[in-house]
Amino acid sequence: MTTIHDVAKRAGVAPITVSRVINNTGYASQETRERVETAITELGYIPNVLARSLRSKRTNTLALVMTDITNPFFTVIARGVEDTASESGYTVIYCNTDESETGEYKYAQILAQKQVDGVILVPACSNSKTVEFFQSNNIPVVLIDRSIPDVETDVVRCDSVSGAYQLVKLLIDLGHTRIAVLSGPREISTAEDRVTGYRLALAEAGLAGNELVYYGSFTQAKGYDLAVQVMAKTSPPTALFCANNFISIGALKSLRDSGLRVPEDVALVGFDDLPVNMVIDPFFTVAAQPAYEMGQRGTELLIERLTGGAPDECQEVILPIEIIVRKSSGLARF
Amino acid sequence: MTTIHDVAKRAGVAPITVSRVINNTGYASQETRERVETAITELGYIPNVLARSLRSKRTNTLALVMTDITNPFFTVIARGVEDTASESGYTVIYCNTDESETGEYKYAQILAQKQVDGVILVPACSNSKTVEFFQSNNIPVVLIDRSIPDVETDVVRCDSVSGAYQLVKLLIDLGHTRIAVLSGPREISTAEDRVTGYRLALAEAGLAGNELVYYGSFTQAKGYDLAVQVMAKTSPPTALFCANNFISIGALKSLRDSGLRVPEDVALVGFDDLPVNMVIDPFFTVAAQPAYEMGQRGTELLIERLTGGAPDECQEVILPIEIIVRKSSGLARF
DNA sequence: TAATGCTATGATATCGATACCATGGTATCG
DNA sequence: CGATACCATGGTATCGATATCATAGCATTA
Repeated sequence: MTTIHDVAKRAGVAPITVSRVINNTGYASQETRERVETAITELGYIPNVLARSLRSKRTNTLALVMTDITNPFFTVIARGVEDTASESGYTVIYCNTDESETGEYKYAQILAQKQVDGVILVPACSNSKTVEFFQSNNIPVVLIDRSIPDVETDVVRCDSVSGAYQLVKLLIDLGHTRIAVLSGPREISTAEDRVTGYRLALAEAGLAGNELVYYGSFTQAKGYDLAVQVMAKTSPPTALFCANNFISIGALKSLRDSGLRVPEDVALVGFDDLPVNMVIDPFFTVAAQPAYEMGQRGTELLIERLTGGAPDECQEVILPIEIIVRKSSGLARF
Repeated sequence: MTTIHDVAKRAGVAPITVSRVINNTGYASQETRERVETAITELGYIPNVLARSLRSKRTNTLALVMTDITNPFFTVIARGVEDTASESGYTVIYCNTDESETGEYKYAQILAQKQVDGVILVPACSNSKTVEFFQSNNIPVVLIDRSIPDVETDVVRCDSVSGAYQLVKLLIDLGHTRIAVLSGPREISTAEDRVTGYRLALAEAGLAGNELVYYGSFTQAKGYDLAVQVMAKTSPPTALFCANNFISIGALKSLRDSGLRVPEDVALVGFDDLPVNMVIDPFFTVAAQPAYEMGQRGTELLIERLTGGAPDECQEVILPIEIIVRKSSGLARF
């Protein structure tokens, strides 16, 4: 492998001068600059960023720790992160925790070892252990999508309470009075916030007595299960509110498998839209979160903090949710 | 930051001994081992893998260079790569080229600088520049999904010719005689192979004179365009074969927008299935490639090569394609 | 004209770990 | 009992770059 010394020798200068030319730091005459540059191309020299980072204490690497990149919501977030990071010269390491707390902590160790400059985290639990670990190792963290109680970090998320409220209000306005919510794990902020929004809407309509709250996980299988459970009740709901895209799909499949039509027999609304280029004819009435923008803003915030451009106190960015009404919510009853 | 020296001092041993304990190399008495380990936990010591890699010349990092992780086909490949890599202690850097040759080459530079141990590459073009760059820097490359002519590397892919042949034969058996193929960029192996398979099937059925071949790109927008073009012909085809999932979706939308029903008016088959948990009711008749397994096998091959377990000559792994018949191909005509 | 500042370059130490070589003790064996 | 092998540990050099400090020439300025 050719090193900075080889280049220096060939150009007849000291290694540090080559370093100056490469990084455009300090002074270098036009003539040396050219000599160094031709030496670099002649030798096909490629700087070793390990060595550089070891000395400079910066790796120009960020990590995105999320639950599962296979979920299109996170895939799109990942592109937002990647594009923004790459623009500023950072590369990104992706980690899938699969909603596992221990998996998350394991990755935290690896990322600290790799000396990543900062982390964008979709927490797998409400536990602050991972965040505290990063912070105790001086690695800035930006939370994205979900928040954690009692922790000082920047956060980029949507207003799940309001999104849920709007979706459920829409169902109520259509005449539904028995509405169930199929949510994610109890300790995840978004799962709880969406239930809170649901409760708000019911309470406002004087339907607080009709609450049907189911917690589970953000998977298709669980959505299927929960839908089976709730529809087995003696007086089943006429509408379901699903807390994410996978739950929606699972619930829909379950309803269809039971011979129920959506929206004629049961109306359905949910969180998270599917990307346009992946769906033939959009069917779900959803609260769509701006996933790409979430990744983008989160990364911007993180980079600002790394480059000292951020204010001391932590910021919480709340991006707007768009309610998109489609077929699955159906028409007014009565 | 605490270093191996701090640990050594606290444990009353030399740094190298700490290194031995951490890496489980060489000898260390039970007693020192314990002293070192308590020192490590007491200090919260985390090894700096930059320094380690600088010395040991191994980063335990792989790169997956693909076109766009937003395409579920690649998302799933990415999970296959990630899971397999992570099992063997490797982490993965993902890069999106967006089918751009220069983007690909730019990433190659960065990855070489980062001293990745190996690269899994979905080439953006038929040009071998990127592969040769990696090889000249002693970075092993495994091609995945697509191959490149005149290059010596391991390859993991599916038999696109056969998959395409089977799909088109299926259409012919249903009675179609005017079938168009909407493919990707001319220089991409999979785009060409799928056209080849299409031609084979037509020729076999004595329909060689009816060829309708369209090259474009693997995007929904292009699929839409090409479908518009081909259906505008004076005697338009009665069936379309789309060379990937996005083209299929674009074509379907275009047909619907023109008031054509699928499969009643036009039958449709395509490459690449969409993940089950993302689709409400699967509609497309497809040639499904085992994306997860492709990522997995590619990564295994690469790791074998890195650890010296691979034979000298390059391997080409061809995984089976599954033809899944659904509604979009319709019933027999006549 | 001496002081000051800027340009251009280099020497040396260092980042945090491991490779390599060396040392000494103890157990084993012919 | 001496040779050999293995166990346990340490010293030093080194990976490839940059931080820091130093040096020297020349132009500018009071």
